[in-house]
Amino acid sequence: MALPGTEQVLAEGRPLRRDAARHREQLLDAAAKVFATQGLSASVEEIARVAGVGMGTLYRRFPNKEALVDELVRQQLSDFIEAATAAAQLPGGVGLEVFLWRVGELLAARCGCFARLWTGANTERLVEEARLRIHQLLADSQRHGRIRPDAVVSDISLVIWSLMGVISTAQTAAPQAWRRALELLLLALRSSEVPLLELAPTPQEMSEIIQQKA
Amino acid sequence: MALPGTEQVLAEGRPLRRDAARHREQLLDAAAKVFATQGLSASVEEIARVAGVGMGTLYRRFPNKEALVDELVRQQLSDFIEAATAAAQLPGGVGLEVFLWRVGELLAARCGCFARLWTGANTERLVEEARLRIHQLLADSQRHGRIRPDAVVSDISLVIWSLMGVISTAQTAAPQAWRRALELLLLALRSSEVPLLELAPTPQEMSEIIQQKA
DNA sequence: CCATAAGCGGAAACATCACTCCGCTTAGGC
DNA sequence: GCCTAAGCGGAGTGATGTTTCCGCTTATGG
Repeated sequence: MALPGTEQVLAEGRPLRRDAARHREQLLDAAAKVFATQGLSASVEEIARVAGVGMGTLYRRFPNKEALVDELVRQQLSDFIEAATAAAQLPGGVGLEVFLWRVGELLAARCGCFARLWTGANTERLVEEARLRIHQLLADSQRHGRIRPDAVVSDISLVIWSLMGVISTAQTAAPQAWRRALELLLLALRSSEVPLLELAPTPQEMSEIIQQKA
Repeated sequence: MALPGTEQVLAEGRPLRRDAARHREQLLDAAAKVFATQGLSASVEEIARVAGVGMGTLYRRFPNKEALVDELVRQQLSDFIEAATAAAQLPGGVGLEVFLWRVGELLAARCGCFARLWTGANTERLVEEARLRIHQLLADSQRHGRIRPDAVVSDISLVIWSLMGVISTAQTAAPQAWRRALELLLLALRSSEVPLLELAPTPQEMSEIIQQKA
């Protein structure tokens, strides 16, 4: 018999028992909710309680708290990529703008894991793919003259980080605030009469941001 | 004789002994540095170590960890007010813009306490005064035609929250990133050709944000 | 100088979590 | 239906961090 505890990933091999799979989803949902309201320092006991399962169940599905957070982060990054893919289908170069509005909604809906969004484990591939998709969206929108030609991919990161700042401060009391902030930021990204003087983060800096661990 | 422990605030009555006052400053400096690098969850022991004092000293000067954070928050809010006051002297309606550049620098220099900036204890007066000063700066800049007439005070809050988001994500790897973000945001606040459609946070929402406790 | 209250350090007490362990329960193949 | 591996709950354990306590030290007014 294999050592207990080594087979708990559902990735390789046999599927989870039906109830176990359901509990896994309940735990992820509960974690998203609890982290969103109490921050990442919320206790795992609270998460298990909200999910309606015991601690043993939580730790059978996820090796530790960090892995639970990482999974939420991967979900959110996947959502971003999906949104970017859908937006890329739109004509007229509006894809980037539509994408950013969707990103705002996704961030607002799952605002618990901001601190780990760029630095979770095993997210390098996802972040890289997101970057690539954003690059394409940006190029398309610039080709159509909707976004200023001197905007670069890391400017879009700045927009997303800005939204994170607004959402993490204001979300509970002013859930619409990020929309106004995004409207302002898009206005700036469109108007190309005034040249930008400050330097955007370089690719080197961006990769350092992604690699930095908590 | 008074109960021990009731007199430790320096507010009412006798001044602190010279060495005690110095230790208090050392503790605040150490706390700012440690929180900036390790976040608010850094241990009190680490702060005492960096300050070069024992735990007893820390707890004689501050009733608990939270009070230490609150004092740092009050310092930063005071810095904002001071910056606003200085900027208000400038001619030509440039005060608001100068103020925001200064706010960026202040935020970047003391980036440890963002989570508590608006919600620390006993900060209501300071936040209210800051709001008032910003209101005056905004009105002045609008009178001179430098800022779009439909901008409101809570838009400036949005700018500050956005900077906080950029700084807390990128500060270590890309310490200049917030400048580019501010440049974009100011661009949007200046260009008044396109009207803003989304609603800025209302005064009610703003006061809820300030009142929400961790 | 001396007296003394204020201040100090750091060990111990206490609280909070993350994580483990184990006896009991149950889904699901036969 | 029955068997059994997979799953479950939740008390227990250890690590980490905050706060208190107390015997020793020192600034400072007279």
